[in-house]
Amino acid sequence: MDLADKGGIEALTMRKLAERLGVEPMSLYYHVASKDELLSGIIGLAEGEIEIPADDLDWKTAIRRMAISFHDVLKRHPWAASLPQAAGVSPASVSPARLRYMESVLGRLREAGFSANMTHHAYHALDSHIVGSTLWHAGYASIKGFPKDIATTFARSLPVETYPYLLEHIEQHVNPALRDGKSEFEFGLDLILDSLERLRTAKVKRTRSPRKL
Amino acid sequence: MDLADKGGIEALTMRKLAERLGVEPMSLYYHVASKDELLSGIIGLAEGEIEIPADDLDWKTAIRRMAISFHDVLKRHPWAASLPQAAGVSPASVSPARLRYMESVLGRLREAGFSANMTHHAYHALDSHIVGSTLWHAGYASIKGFPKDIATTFARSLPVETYPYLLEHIEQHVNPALRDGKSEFEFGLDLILDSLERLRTAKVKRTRSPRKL
DNA sequence: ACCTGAACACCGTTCAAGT
DNA sequence: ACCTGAACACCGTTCAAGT
Repeated sequence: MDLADKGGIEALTMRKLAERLGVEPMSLYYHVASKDELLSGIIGLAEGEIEIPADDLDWKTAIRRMAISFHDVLKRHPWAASLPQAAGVSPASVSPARLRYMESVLGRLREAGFSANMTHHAYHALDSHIVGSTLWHAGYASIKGFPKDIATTFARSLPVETYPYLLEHIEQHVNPALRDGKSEFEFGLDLILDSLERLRTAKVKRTRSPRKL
Repeated sequence: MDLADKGGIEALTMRKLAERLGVEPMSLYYHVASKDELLSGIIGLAEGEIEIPADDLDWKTAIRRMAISFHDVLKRHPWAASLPQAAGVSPASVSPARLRYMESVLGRLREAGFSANMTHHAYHALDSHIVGSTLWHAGYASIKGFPKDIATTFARSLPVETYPYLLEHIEQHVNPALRDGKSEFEFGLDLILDSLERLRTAKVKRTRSPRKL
């Protein structure tokens, strides 16, 4: 079921899926209520691939690993990043795998000493970064042809006087030697995690020695 | 042209658009090469609403405002956040308004003293946050019925022992009194901006007095 | 329990032809 | 210059009917 769309891209249609299964399109409706339900199903399968690390890691390492694993999953299955928005989103269609992931991230934050409020916001910041990064990555990767050639051609069409910084930015994409080792995803992730760590230590200090400062 | 889909949701179809314009569907192809081109067009219109602040603001305030304005635009026109992934993305279809926005953000960062490499990563971190947050927001807002009721019902269906932190998280959504004033979007944005500011001042200090430390 | 034929109400797009 | 009729190759989905 899942294999069907991994090969192809988002040309996953009820009729083609049925054909692949050697069956008539309407037969699928015996097993599944609607296409949305089917999509929720395969998204759940993908989310099952997210790695939840062992308990002995500190909060930052653990969350960093989960975020990277989630991002990797979404890179492997780009449709899983864009579909949730298109498909009918309802709480009931959220996969157990996703719930498990959420619970784990939230738990790490809470147990590291973050307040419920901070944890709430931290979770959403991480989630937005993962989804946003993946969508950008998927869009960039989906450009047909050789992206570098296209980017270069595009850059040449821009007036240098009006877009000097944008041209520099495109150059960074075309020539990876101009960037350091960290990926765009990990860089942004660390910006978020570092801010969280600062907020945490500031709070822990206050709590530990309330009179000393 | 734009008004057509603002009212309705993503039921924007060539045939319905034609009907609204009192014309036959095929007539549209005289004015536009494909549906993708039309979609790129209306996305550009939305992006034109992004506010670019005056030059006299410091980099952090300026970027913060642009990010919030961009996010507001995407909240007003949710389709503009999800479409770019679905529609055929090609450099040529990026609107002048978007280029102007990019140039402005990149310029603020560079002129604030960030290296080309740092600016590159900072831009993508901000962009991912804006897109990711908006998609989450749109998905959450699109849930039919009263989201709070649905969330509460959903929460009750979860076993408390296995998902204690997730339940707490849902509670935070249902009861806004449990959160502080800042929106999820602004909180995450400030995590990123604060990290950037730290990296910047660390570098400026190093540059200003290389021997003193 | 599992599948199908026939049908409905949609899509985007092409192309030769009309005014 | 601008619009249209007719047609093509698709969609998701329902429902009564078959084995």
